[in-house]
Amino acid sequence: MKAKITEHSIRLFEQKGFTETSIQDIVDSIGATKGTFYYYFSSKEQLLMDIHMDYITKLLEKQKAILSENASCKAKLHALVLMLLESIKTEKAKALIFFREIKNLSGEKLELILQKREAFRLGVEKLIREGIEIGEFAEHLDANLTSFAILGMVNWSYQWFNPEGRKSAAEVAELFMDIVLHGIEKA
Amino acid sequence: MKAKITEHSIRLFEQKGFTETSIQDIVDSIGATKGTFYYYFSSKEQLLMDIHMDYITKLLEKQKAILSENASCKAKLHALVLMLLESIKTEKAKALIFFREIKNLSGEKLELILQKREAFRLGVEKLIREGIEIGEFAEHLDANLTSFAILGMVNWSYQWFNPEGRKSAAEVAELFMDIVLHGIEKA
Amino acid sequence: MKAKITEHSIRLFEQKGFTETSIQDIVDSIGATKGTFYYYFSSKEQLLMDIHMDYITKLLEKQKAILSENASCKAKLHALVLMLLESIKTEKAKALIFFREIKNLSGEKLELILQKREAFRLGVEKLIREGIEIGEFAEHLDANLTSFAILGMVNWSYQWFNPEGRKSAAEVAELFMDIVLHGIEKA
Amino acid sequence: MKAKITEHSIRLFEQKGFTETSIQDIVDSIGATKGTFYYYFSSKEQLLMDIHMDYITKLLEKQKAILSENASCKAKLHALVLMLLESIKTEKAKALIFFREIKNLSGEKLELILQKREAFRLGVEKLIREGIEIGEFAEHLDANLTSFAILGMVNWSYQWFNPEGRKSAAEVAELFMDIVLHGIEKA
DNA sequence: GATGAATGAGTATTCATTCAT
DNA sequence: AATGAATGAATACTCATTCAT
Repeated sequence: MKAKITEHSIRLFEQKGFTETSIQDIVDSIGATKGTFYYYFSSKEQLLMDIHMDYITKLLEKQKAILSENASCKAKLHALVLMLLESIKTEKAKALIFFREIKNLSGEKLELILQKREAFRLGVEKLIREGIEIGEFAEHLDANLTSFAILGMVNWSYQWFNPEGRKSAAEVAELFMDIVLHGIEKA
Repeated sequence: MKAKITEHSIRLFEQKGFTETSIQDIVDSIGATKGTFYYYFSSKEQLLMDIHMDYITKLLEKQKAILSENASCKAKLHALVLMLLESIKTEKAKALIFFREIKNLSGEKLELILQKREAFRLGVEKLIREGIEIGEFAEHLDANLTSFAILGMVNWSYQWFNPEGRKSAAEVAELFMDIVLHGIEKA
Repeated sequence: MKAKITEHSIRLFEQKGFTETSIQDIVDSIGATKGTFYYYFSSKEQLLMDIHMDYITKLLEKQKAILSENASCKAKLHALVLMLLESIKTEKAKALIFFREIKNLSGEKLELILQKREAFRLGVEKLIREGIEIGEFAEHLDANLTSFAILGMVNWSYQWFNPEGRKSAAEVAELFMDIVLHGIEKA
Repeated sequence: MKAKITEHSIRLFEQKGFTETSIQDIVDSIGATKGTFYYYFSSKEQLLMDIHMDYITKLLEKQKAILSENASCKAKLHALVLMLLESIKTEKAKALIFFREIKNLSGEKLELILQKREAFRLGVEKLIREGIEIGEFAEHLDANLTSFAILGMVNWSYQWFNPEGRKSAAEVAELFMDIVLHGIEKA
């Protein structure tokens, strides 16, 4: 039941937005009552928190797996970008909620999610720093800023990337990595 | 008075979010009454629309000026990136509202803003296409996707870029352009 | 200008109802401003009062003229019924407002209109009483109740009578008078 | 609780009118809160609809019972008139709301009530037509118009009929039927 | 585990009216 | 004679949350 509520919430939040979706909407969509909702969740914000937590936790796990592989920094970065685009593809609704509805978290909950988000970014930053140190990436780069640049490029795609469209996630990742690695200027 | 309402609204929307800011909050902040608000704006959404319209219109004007300059595509792209970062710097609140609160527009209003957003992106795409044609940018590039990549990188910065921080807008633009033009891979 | 406001108000009150029509609606319809309205009318209720007053005053004048004719009671009653139906025909909007929007008057204004309405009814009652006395109408009739019966029959027609429809005002008056004078039972 | 809200609403609508009665007035009168109101009714209009529906449904049932009696058309017509006057007597407030506040219904709701009202009138029209066919009523009558005449006479009485007054419902019915059947002209 | 009734604080919006100019 | 800015009180309606059963 808890899982059912979560699933339906995600769909509704994606379509109408968090604030615009009432608890009544949620329970109506699964034929339950509000009482039931509050049996499983202490508040509406808690439900949103759960969704965020679930998403970022999985992302961090996948990141950890990728970073601990025995591969070049370049290859790891490519894997990360692809993983993020795949996430947007397979969990479009969750990704959208993760980026769009974070402002509806507050206090400790918000703090916790922001920490995990930052941890993810630091993972990228660390990868870039390593790449610079071992001579894979250019030495003049600002690792911090570069992580923001790459994550911006990738994260923004939740706004326009259509998994059913002209390009697959793998193709977009390929093209993004080409730009990130070699730039757009004619050699 | 209309300008005063708009200014205060922007500050409040930035801090608390559009939905979370009530008309009462707005008029309280300037010592007016709700009646006064509705004398100047037909609805809360109309106020948000005005803010969006103002922001995107100015952006389009600046883009137009840049694109009609007599300069290389590279220089124009740099100018565009810098202009966007400057916008985020000088009009941080408006930029944030522009990216974060668009979902609170609906119907024709939304349509109109989306059109203008797309027009801006098409300006970037066209510039890249031109650069490819005249041999400034690599010929294998997908102009469409590249425009999304660059705009993602830049737009995302409203989420983290702090104009009072370690790096100025010009410096960030410089670093972004370095990545965009040459990539991060060690030559 | 005063007449113009009144005319347009009548049309709007007829279509949307008194409460549902705002002063803004009224002044918009003639391209004036609210200030102008209050230059000519002390309140919205006063405007409604004027409309009522105008309507009932004309009705009373016409009634007076009919009652002072040199004719049989039967003929006078017929003339009265016809006059009322003609009023509904030529001044449909005013008639409708007169019957439907009276509840929006209050205090002295209401009192005054109710007095005039009652004066009109008493005119009918008096006519019936005379008719009974001089032997034109059945002696067992209750003049008071009969006046209510006849006025009900006629006044109610503002709810269904369509001057452009199958029957003209004169024809309806004819048929009503037939029922009123002879009843519907087969002789 | 739903019944309680309905009862109190009827009393308030009767006294102050539908538009002039706020939800706050209603819930204050029974010591409940607005939330409670909206737990039972989806809107203020829905409450009005319920009241209308209840009234007209009962009227139609009673009409059906009367029309299916084994009696003369004359007797049935008398029974109908009496029934309506009794309704106005015992459910004065509902009757008043039914006639006065119908304009506050709109869309499908209005349509439905108007249909039922028309069904009631058609019942009367049919009765008159039958009476004409079997020779109880004068053959030259227009059944349609006659139904409007009789219903006007009776319905209008909600405006003046006082059940505690000089005449009882039965007496008024008697006098109305005398006029309707035999007319007022001296034989 | 689940329900249904109740709450109360909050929200956008409307509008008749006033008044200085 | 007319305007336009401002008001403030009122209104229908929403919704997350509580709690006894």
